[in-house]
Amino acid sequence: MDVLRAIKLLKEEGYKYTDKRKHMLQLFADEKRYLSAREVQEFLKTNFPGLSFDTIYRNLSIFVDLGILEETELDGEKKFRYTCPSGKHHHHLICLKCGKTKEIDACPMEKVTTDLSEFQITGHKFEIYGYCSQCTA
Amino acid sequence: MDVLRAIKLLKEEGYKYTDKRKHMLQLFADEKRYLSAREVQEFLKTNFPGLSFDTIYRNLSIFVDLGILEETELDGEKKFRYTCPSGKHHHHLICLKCGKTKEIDACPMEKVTTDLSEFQITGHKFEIYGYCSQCTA
DNA sequence: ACAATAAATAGTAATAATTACGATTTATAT
DNA sequence: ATATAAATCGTAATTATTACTATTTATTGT
Repeated sequence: MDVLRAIKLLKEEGYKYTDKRKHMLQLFADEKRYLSAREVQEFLKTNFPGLSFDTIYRNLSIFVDLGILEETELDGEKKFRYTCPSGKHHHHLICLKCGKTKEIDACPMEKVTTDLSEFQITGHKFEIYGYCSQCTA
Repeated sequence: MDVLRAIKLLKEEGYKYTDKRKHMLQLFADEKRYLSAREVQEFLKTNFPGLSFDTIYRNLSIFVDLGILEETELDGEKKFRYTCPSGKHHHHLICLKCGKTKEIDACPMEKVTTDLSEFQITGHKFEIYGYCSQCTA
């Protein structure tokens, strides 16, 4: 996923291409790590001092729907990052301080031998947590 | 973990054995599934109409510290369940509606081949989500 | 059993993340 | 350039969680 493709997706789905959306997309493309709504506000407040959370959350939600962003929840907070370029299903090793990630190759679902048939499965989550070298230094 | 052992642990660590704690422990022992703070309040409100969230959360936190309860976070909400009797490290298949669980045998950490050395690992989470037979019927 | 004491609790307020809403502004198509 | 529907702002509402103070209560030693 790159910014040009994200813009294309937005327009194809009938969403307007606004300055705020442009900057949000660029921010995630630049940072390539999990960010909270508050962090988005902080990054963009020099350009958009009055940027409201309504706008931030609505756009984050649209970006997730379009597959532009991936979402997770860390410590009770929603976090978002640019979808990894590989495109295929994957999981993450995540720095709890800065949101930096590393892709984990295998998906544990393939190895599960437990009988899951009693449940109608809708999804799963596998994340490894820690602190990256910058954040422990 | 059974209620008697939980009570023993509480006393050993210098906590008082109160009626509210007794009922909370019994509730989790009976239900054997993930419950939210609000659900705890609802279950106990006939016996304790004025039971405050301060009390509920403080006790939940103590129980987690003592290993009596396990904690997770689903959809932005903290959920708690009685620690599984097996005692060893495990993961869960979880019903998103009622909190019922099934233990998953394998831990995916054993199979990870990705190099994790760039991070100082502190933990991981593996959960499978779905709806149990009662909740889909 | 009784009194002393330190912890637990109720009632309520504060905090924090997220969602919602009416009025206004703006991107886009014509 | 204009019409129009979507996007945004400013702010309020909502929800889960945590915090605070006065009061109550479980425990301990006598």
